[in-house]
Amino acid sequence: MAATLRQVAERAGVSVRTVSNVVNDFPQVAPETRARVQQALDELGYQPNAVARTLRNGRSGLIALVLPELDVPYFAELTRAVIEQAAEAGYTVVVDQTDGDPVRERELVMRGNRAAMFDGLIFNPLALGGADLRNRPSSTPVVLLGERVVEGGLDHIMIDNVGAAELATRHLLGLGRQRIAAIGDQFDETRQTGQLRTQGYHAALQAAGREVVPELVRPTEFFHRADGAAAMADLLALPQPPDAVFCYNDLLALGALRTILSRGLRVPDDIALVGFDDIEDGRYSTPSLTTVSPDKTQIAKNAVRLLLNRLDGDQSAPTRLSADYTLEIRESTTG
Amino acid sequence: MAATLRQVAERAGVSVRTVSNVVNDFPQVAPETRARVQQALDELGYQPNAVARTLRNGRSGLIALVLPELDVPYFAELTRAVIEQAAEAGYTVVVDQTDGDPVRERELVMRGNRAAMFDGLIFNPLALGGADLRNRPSSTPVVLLGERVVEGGLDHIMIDNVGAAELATRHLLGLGRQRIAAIGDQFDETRQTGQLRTQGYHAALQAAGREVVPELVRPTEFFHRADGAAAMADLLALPQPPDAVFCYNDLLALGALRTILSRGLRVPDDIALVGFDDIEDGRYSTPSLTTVSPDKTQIAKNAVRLLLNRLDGDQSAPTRLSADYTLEIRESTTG
DNA sequence: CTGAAAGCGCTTACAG
DNA sequence: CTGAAAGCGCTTACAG
Repeated sequence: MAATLRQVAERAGVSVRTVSNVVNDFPQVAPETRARVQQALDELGYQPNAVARTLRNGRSGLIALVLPELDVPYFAELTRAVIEQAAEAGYTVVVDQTDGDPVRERELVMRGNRAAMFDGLIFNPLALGGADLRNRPSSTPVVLLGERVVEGGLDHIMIDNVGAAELATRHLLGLGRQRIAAIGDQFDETRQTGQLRTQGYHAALQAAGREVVPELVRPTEFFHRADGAAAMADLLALPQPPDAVFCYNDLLALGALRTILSRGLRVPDDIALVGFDDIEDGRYSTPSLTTVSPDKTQIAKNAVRLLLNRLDGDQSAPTRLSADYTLEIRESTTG
Repeated sequence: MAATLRQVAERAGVSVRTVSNVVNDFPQVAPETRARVQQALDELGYQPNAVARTLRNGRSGLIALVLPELDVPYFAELTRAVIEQAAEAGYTVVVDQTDGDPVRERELVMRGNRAAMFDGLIFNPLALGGADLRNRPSSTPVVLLGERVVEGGLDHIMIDNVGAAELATRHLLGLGRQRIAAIGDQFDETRQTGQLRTQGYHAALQAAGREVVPELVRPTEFFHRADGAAAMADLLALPQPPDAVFCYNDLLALGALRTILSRGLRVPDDIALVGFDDIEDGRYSTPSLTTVSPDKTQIAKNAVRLLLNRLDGDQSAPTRLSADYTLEIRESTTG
């Protein structure tokens, strides 16, 4: 077990060069030599040492996917797509979770290729911004995901949050809803998503000649079910509760849904609900969730493609791509 | 950027040995030397090469978590727990997903430490069995998760599926339900979970003097929401539909719930529902889901502890641990 | 306290 | 077609 090339070479009575040739299936090996080497290989159960190979070749075949939270379904579903795309190109994806902790983000991303053993990184930052990223000491290629970083000088895949939020809000307006609330606003500079979606929400209301009612826009710390449930409870406690809510992700919407139904109210009859992300949960809730559906496969495909280009030495200017999205209309707005 | 120890040494006018001493914070370095080296380090933006270190030290500080499906919430939640436990011990977890594909499982697990760069593996197999695992060519420590492998000669953490299923079924019996169905039976040898839970279901019925009605036990290919929804539709099409269903995981239960509610039936009034796994989704569904809750933190803690022991050279006989579980009683059985 | 050197296991230009 | 040797970047026993 754990034999080295050298040990195999000694056993077969050849040089390591020849063993290496056999292991790597190079053609220029005499048949009898090959057979002899192969036998030694089998007898010793030789397995090449990936670390030594990586040191020598400068490539590990590993790319890292660094995400805030793996147990948020959107990220879990995106991860699946990235793993599939990378596998097609012969790369293995390793995933790591930062919880948006700046220390962990920095640790995983800033130290770069010499500190870690990854050929490249696909990174969805929460805490780290453009300034941090621009003076990264490392030269490992990085592709950014998400809206956190506006100007990092790196390849970047995002979605048009303003436009998508506008679309969602317009859908609710089109249903004739009068008091449309929003759940998921954020002020923190490190959480751009909420702000951008609020912009879109405002834009849609204004385009329809509606006033923005400040108390209908509820901030949340996170985008989890519990936050949505709590924010919805606040909305229901208002003198004039909303008749529709745009939640900035599906988890918030599922939390809000739970609160609404537990009060005996009906969706969409009393309150219509729109989410964002199109996670599987929302397709099986009752009612199923109308939601903005970003094309996750496209995001994964582009992230991997951009990264592999960089690994192949592409020196062109950083690309910024906007992913496609659609509005999936389901029962939570149409009954 | 990407300076080597040697380049730093040249710049500082010392040997690599001394630079290494400074980088690794060894005490026996003269203050002026240290300052000079530190300056060179800073000027060149030195970052140690993790691959070279690993080759030299024989340790990467990486452990791999190999799971069937990352976008199954139970695994996503378990992953979070493993990452947290490993981080406490200074290890970084990298996660990979096999989809239960024997080829991928073999690739990731069988080739072992010389093929990959991980110090150890935590592995939840679906396809690979004890026979495969016993003659692994590699000596990388592995801790197994799940019920697939009964005898692999490796450390193993599982839960008492029969007992847990019995507990769930007994709960439904205790509610006075007369026709208790089960969703998630499996015949495939590589999918033990379903079989074991069916055993527990049978045991509980028999202990209560009830007959097992074969058509009430529905097999499913996977444990996804769609499978649960379809199986439930079949159950509702029976001449005598069930008044309770034990689903072998929460995803199946959520799928079943969707089907039940979409027919205008009520849970638990018409049909009571129990799941398994205690994923967050089930706490926010309406009704919330009664479920068997395995102690995921304990599983993660034990898995990491066992693995680290092996990394520290522990040669004792393989351990088998049963994780704790409880029945979380919620609205889907109590209204 | 510091240097010169070996070696982790591999790949590959250079000879022959 | 095959061998002897250098080198990827690091750590560390051995000297001094």
